[in-house]
Parts: sequence; C-alpha cells; structure tokens
Amino acid sequence: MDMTWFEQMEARIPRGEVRTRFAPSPTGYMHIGNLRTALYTWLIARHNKGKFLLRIEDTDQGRLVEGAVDVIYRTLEQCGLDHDEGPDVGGPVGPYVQTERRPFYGKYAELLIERGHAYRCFCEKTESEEDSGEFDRAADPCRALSREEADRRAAAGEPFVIRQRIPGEGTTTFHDEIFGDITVENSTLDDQVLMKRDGLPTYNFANVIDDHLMGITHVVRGSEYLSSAPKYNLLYQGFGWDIPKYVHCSPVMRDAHNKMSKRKGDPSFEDLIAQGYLTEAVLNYVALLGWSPRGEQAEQEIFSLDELKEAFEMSGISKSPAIFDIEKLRYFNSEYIRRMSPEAFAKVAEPYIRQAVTDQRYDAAAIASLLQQRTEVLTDIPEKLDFFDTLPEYDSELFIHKKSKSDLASSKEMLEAVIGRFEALEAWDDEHILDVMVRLAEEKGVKNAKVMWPVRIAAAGKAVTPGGAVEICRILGKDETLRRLTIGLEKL
RNA sequence: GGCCCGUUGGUCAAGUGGUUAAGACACCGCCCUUUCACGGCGGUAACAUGGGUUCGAGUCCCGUACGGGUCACCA
Repeated sequence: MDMTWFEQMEARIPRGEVRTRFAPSPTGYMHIGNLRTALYTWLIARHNKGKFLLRIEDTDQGRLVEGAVDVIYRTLEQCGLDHDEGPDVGGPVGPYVQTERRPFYGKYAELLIERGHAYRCFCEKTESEEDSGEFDRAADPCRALSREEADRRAAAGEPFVIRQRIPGEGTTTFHDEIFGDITVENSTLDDQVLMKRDGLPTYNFANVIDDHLMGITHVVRGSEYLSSAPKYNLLYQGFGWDIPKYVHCSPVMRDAHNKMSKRKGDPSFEDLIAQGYLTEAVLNYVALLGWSPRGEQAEQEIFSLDELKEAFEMSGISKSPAIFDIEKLRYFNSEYIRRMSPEAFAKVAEPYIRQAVTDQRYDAAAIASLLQQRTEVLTDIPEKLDFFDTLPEYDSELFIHKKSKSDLASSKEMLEAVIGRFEALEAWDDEHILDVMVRLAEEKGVKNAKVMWPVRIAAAGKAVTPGGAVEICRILGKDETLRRLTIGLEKL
C-alpha cells in the first residue's frame, strides 16, 4: 500500500487493447472536420476491437457555451459513434473532463523538472520575438538557472512558467501512420511552455498527460499538430512513457485555400441535417473525404457504418487536404434516399410534404412514393408539391408540347373526352385512370403522350411535377381532378 | 522568413517501376419514358515543373514553382 501516487496512476491504465479518444472542445456545434476526425478515431478503435473514449477539453473557460457538451453527446449518438468511456458513462481512467483533471498536470510538470526535461522560467511574457525571426533558446537565462536557485525564487513567490527543456543539439524523429518518419533538428524546436503562469497546463502538455494516463494507443488529430509532434515525443521520452501511434489527418477544405469554417458560412453537421441531408449520407460522404478503401472494395462508395468498421484501414487515409463538395454529398444523399424502404422514406419525408400540402385529403405516404425516386435533399420537397393545395395560375401555353405532339386544339379535344370518361368512372385508381387514357389514345389513333400531357398540365398547372398524369389525378381524387380539368378546358 | 508537409481530370480519388492511368460526382450526348427524375449506354477531361537513376518512372532521388501547416503563458 506504499505505491506512490504516480504508480497508482500508472496502475489504472488499461493495457493490451487499442484505445482511441475523441477530445473536442465544447463549442456548441460539430464542425465537419471534427466529425470526420471523430469518425476516423472511432473506426480505428472499432476496426481493432478496441475502446473509444470521449474526453471533453473545456479548459477554455472563457468560451464556455451553454449546452455545448450536449451537442457533442447528441451528435455522436445520432451518428452511431458510441463511446466506451467518457464523462457520462465513466470508466477506469477518469475524470474525462479536462477541468476536473487539473490537479494532475502540476505533479507531472514537477516530475519532469526533477528529471531535467523542464525548468522554471521567471521571465516576463515574451512579447516580440517574431521580429527576430529566430528565437534564441540559449538567450533565456532561466534555462541555465540551477535547480536550487529556481526553487528558491519560486518559494519566494516569484511567478513563473514551466518550460520544456529541448536538447540543444541532435535531431528528433517521430513516426506518423499517414506521413511516415519525420525528422527535425532539435535546434528548430522551442522550449514550449508546459505550465502557464496561472498554474494551468497548456493544451500541448495536458494532451500528452491525458493521452498517456488514459492509455491512448492511437492519437488521431488534425495535421496542424504535425509540427509539434517532435516536442510531444520528447515529452514522452522524458517521462519514459511509450509513444503512441500518431495519426495526423489533413484538413477538410472549403476551397483550395481555406479550411471549412463556420465563420465563412460553411455548414456544420447540424446545419447539413437542417438542410435536409440524412445522417448516414453525411457520414458516408465524410468518410470518403480523405480516406479510400483498398483492394477489393476500392470501387465501393456506399458504406454502412458496419461496413466502414470492417473496411477501415489507416493506410487509406490521404495526406493531402480534401475539398468538401456539396454536389457529391447531394449525390450520396439521393442514393441513400432511393435505398430507403418506402415506409422509412415516407416517415422522414412527411414533415416536408406537410409544409406544402396542408390539405389532409391528400395522402402523404402516396405523395412520398412519388417523391422517393426524385428527391436529392429533403428540403427540396415542398417546392415540388406546391400545386396540391392550390392550383397555380398558369398560361394555356403550357399545353403546347412538341414531344407529345400537343397543341391547344389537341389539348382541348383530349380534355373534353377525358372529362366525360372520368365522370363515368366508378373506381378511382391507377389502373382505371390509366385505362381511360390509353383507350382514348387508341381510339383516336394517337400516342399516349398526346392524351396525358394536357391532363397532367390541367391537373397540376405546371410543367414539371413529381409523378405523371395518372398518379397526380389519383392523389387529387376524382372531384378535384374533374374540377381542375374543367378549368383547363376553359382556357382553351 | 526558418522548419515541416503536400501536389493524378473542375471535385473526391485508385495506382506502391512495365496499366489503353481505374472508379465516382459534376458536365455533355444518346436511349428509355406520361413531364421531371430514376435507369441504361457513350463522351470531354489528369500524373505541377525541370533535371537525374533505370532497358523502362505517376510511382525512386535532387532542384524549382505553387499550396498548406507551424513558429502563443490559444486550443
């Protein structure tokens, strides 16, 4: 029972399994880039039958957003990215909220000082070394201070930060799963601050401590951290800890020069959902933005989350940035819509249908079945259906259509005939409605289109409709159809 | 500016020394058709650039250009 505190911390760490973590800052929404990182991180864990943890990085107290953590929970759940450990579900290496881990960091910083890999620096905040272009590490007098001297000044209450002591010479090499081995001169690395004057750790330090103490085996993050990776390595080495595998992902771009950015009006995940995209489609598209399957599946594009879990290899992650293409997302979305069961589609489409079709006589499920093959994004639905509630004003010009060989005279003739036969019709279903028109065409010796074109125009009052004359008449019902055909006839 | 990284059609991308350089989106054309779609068929379009190495280079090496990242007591 005389384990040191450090030994106890080590003893909690699970070994022998892949462990990854998603560590977002609660900003109140989910960036597409973040979502992709979360997805890749989750996939690495699941592909390797490992654990996926959620850690909240909330050290930026100034920017606390109400309910922001809930957005993270909700989004992950909605996407099916379940976590094994986290603030809400607990786990062996908690706490999982960074502000609650505050006491840990100072102890490890002290440990690092003892080992000679860090030192106290009493200098005032460095203001403008960017002018010099190159900082001069040797110029920092605190780096050369003796331990005794530094301890004495600290004890005397002099404020200080703790800096990492980077070796003056030599090189540091680290390995990244995507980029391979990268070597840098130690002389190009700065003695970065580990503990701030206020006693809080910097992000870079907290990450190393937390990732180690949580047993993270694969550190997945954006490529903006690539250049600080050597310093991370030196830190791990300074502690004598195993170095995790690094997986640096290139950013998701809005164009060739800029990252996706909420500020510049690019959509977040929840924006896309609000714009009528399906969660699964977004996830599928985002997975392929910067990753591609190898071998057998090199040509597969549609992946369920389970299939991704199976197919996901880190080696397929791309080194270069990828531009987010909303057109291709639309394609994925339409593909997912078409693959849904009619019932499932009717369910997601109904709210959008009812935005345009408030008349309850018209069956939403019937309308949905017309829509399913021609909808790319759910928000496109209402405008396609505007003619149901009220017949639009339209010009008789609409009856003229070359391909159907329709003109004003023929339309008049067809409508007159159809109205009479529809009135006599007992059953009002596709079969009978179609039969009337096909037979009429036969009798007149004309193509079906010549009959159907004016019927559809009169029924809908617009040239482009979801579904043809038969379906539209059926859904409108006999009375309404006859009323509209009569109005059409009066225009001729 | 120093350091690091990247560069295959408009976009996502396959490709790991020998291919007619895949596939998808978008675009164009044709077919199908009761409009629009769906679907089918076909088409336009790419290895940033200059040098090497090699019998042979998109693939390996060096330079150049262009782009990105980083150089905070922010994350």
